[in-house]
Formats: sequence, structure tokens, C-alpha cells
Amino acid sequence: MNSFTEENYLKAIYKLSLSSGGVVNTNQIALQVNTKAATVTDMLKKLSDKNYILYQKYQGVTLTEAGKKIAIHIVRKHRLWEVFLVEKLNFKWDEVHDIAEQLEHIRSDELIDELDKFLEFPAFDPHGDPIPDKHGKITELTSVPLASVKHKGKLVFSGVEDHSKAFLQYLSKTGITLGDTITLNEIIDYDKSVEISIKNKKMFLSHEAAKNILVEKI
Amino acid sequence: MNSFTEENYLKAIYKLSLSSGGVVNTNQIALQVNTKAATVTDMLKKLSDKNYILYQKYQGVTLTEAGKKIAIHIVRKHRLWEVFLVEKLNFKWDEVHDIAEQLEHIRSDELIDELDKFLEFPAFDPHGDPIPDKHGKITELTSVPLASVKHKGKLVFSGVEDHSKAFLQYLSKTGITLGDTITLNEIIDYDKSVEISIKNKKMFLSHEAAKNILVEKI
DNA sequence: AAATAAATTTAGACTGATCTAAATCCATTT
DNA sequence: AAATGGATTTAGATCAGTCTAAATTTATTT
Ligand SMILES: [Mn+2]
Ligand SMILES: [Mn+2]
Ligand SMILES: [Mn+2]
Ligand SMILES: [Mn+2]
Repeated sequence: MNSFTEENYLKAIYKLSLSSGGVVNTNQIALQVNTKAATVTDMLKKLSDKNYILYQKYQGVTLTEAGKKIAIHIVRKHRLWEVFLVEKLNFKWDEVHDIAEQLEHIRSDELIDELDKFLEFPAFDPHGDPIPDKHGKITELTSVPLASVKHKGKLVFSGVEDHSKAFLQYLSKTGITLGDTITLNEIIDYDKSVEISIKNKKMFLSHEAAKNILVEKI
Repeated sequence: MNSFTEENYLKAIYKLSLSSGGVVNTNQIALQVNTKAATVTDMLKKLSDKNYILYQKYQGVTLTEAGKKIAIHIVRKHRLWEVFLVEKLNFKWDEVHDIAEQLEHIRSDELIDELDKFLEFPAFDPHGDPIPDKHGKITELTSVPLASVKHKGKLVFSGVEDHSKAFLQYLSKTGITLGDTITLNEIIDYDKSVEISIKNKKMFLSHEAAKNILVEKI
């Protein structure tokens, strides 16, 4: 059996590998799991011994199929629990992450599959992230940061890049909800901030905020 | 913060103290938490330092109010999760204990109080055990083992002493359900087995089984 | 290609939870 | 009151996960 710690490292490596295109470095992992590089090195040896990662000193790591499978299973559990908390227990989308960090380590395949059924097989979690199915199949998001959109027009708010409480609460305050149509009215040259409309309301968003808002083109 | 291990020791001491009338010994705890006496001694020192128990070498331990409060909170979580698993996720009463052993350590008061509300504040868990309220108030069972009943007559099946899968599955097979009326027809002198009726069906139960079936007189 | 800086690993240490074996305490029996 | 045996504690060790400081490797700059 894998420890919670091992599961957290695998999840971190998986997450980092999505943006870095496969190879993940020691320092990135240390940052992600909130520990020191020396500690990470020890763990990489262990994960490598268990054949969850390919590891060569100084060269970074990649997940093996076995490691990826475990990581995705943890992600599945995390996101299903988040849906449960929001849909059934009245939590807000900015309140669920820390609890899901704990619940994702509960071990029982039957539990998680029954939960999935109880929630009626949701495709996305409260932050717009896709939920892997019981076979580990996950349809990665095709959405892009609002800050990267070059042309004015209609978009759908489909997810967030930054999952921090502060950012999520800020979005709630603006009134934006997942699935809303966003119209990109203008991109300000000066500071790359953007003017958008949602529900006939106009507002400005900083470049920083726009980087963390994911949209789908329609 | 207390570790899972500390929580398990406190829960074990609480459980043992209910039957032993307060004082609990090292070996009993070792048996309950499935470890060795030497390990227990180490933990008792730690729990004593934290003022969760009163401990004097060789004299056994008692829970302090602080320790009892923590233990009861764990019991509350355990039993609420068991209700959730049975009522919402279609688990059988013999399948929930091990999962609840994990879920009872999830830390979030808001989570457990919301779960309580979602379940509509159940008073008993799937095994008939009372669920402490959010203030730690618990109405201890007044039920007695069927084996201790001296007179023939009607009784209500209100709980089990033995929570093992084997015993629970055996009861399911007999068709007895919590809340059923049991009529005690006869106590066999020879081996202390009993003849009962439930739903017009007669059956014999061994003394061993009768010891583990809890009933209320009506 | 050498110097320098950054990233990574190694060495050595600590803590919490566990174990076995040995020592000690206590209750019961003679 | 001494002997005995069971319960309990102490001593010493191990393992996982973590740290700091030092050594090493790799990448970047001159
Ligand atoms: Mn999350
Ligand atoms: Mn999420
Ligand atoms: Mn249970
Ligand atoms: Mn129960």
C-alpha cells in the first residue's frame, strides 16, 4: 500500500507534468508539496523503486503508467468529493479544497464508485476540472486562459487556473459563475487588462486575473 | 493537532472505559488497537503529557474531560459516516465499519455538522449505536444482551455487541432487522440457547449469538 | 574553456510510531 | 513472608518522513 505522502507526491508530479510536458524537476515538486528539495530526492528514490516514476539523478522524473494511474485515481477521488461537498453539503467552491485533500486518501474503490453513482456521474468538479472515470479515462480540458485570447467576442467561462480561496472568493464577488457567457470587449494595451461583459454587466479584469480564468471559444 | 494514532488510542480507551467502569489497562488497550504493550506505554506518556488521560505507572488510565471529548467526537464522526454509507451509498451494515475507520479521522467540524444535517440528524447508527450530538452529548444505550433476559416475552432488537462482519452477515441471513420485535419463547437449560420468534418465524439462537444481540424490553 | 551560479544529491540528524528483549512491579499463592 | 507469574515499563533498535549543511553536478556567462 502507498502512504498518503507517496500519493501526494504522485499527484504533484502528475499535475506538474501536465504543464511541463512530461518531465518534472525536483525543485518544482518541492514547491508543490511544500517541502525541501532534499526530502524530495529521498522520495523520488522510493517512488522509483516502486516503479511509479522514471528517475535519473539530476535529470528530473516522468511518471510510469503505473504511477500515472495512481495519480489519476487520487485526482478522481479529490474531484468527486468536491462535487459532493458543493452539491450535497452546501459548501461554496472556495471552501472544499482542503477537505478534499483529506478525503482523496480514503481507500475504497467501492466507496468512490458508489459516490460517483450517487452524484450521477458528474463530468466536472466545482472548479470546472474534468473528473476521470473509474477506468482512469480523463478528457483533458481544451480551454485557454482569458488572457491569451486575441480577438474580441463571446466566450464561455469554463474553469480556473488558480484554485486559491482568495481568487475564488474574488470571482464569486464579481458574480461570475462557471458556464457563464463572457464577452471580451477590449484588451487594454497599457497593462494588458481586459474589459468584459457578463450578464449585461461590464467590468475590468487585471491581466493577472485574466490569466487565471479559463474560457472556451464558441 | 492530534495524529490519527492518538485519536485511535483515545477512542479505544473510551470504548474500554464504558465496560470497565472508568479505569483501563495497558494490555486491554494493546489488544484493542492491535499493537504491543510497550508501544501502548509510550503512547500513554504522550497522551498524559497532553492531558488527555490520567496516568500513573502500573495503575492504568482514565480519560480526562478533554480526552473524553475528543474520543466522543471521533465516535460521532465514525457513526455519522456509517449512516451516510448505508443510507446514501447503498452499503450493507456489515460493509461500513472499515471505511468509517478511515473517514472518522477527517478533520472539519463544518463537514461533519453539514453531514449530520444532510442525514437529518440521525440518532442511531446502522448497528443501533447512539450518535453523539455536536456538543458531545450522547445518550448511552439502555439495552441489554438477549442472553441476559430471564423472562419470556416481547422485546425489541435494538443493537449488536459484536460488530464483526461474520456476525452481522449471520444476522442478515436470519432476516432480523434493527427495530424488529423479538419474542423470547424459551430458554433452553441445557446449553443456554434460546428459541425466539420474529415475524412469525421461529428459530434457535446459540448462547453466543444471544450474548451479542441487544434488546430493549417493552 | 574556465568561472560562476543554480539545481540537485548526499550526509547526518531528529521525531513519531513501532518492535523485541530485558528489567521491574504487583498480586496471588504457598 | 517468600516465591512465582503476569502485567507493565524501560532500553535499545528500526523505519518513514522530514530537516540543515555540505558536496556534487549541470547550466549559464564571460
Ligand atoms: Mn481541489
Ligand atoms: Mn477542484
Ligand atoms: Mn463501526
Ligand atoms: Mn457502528
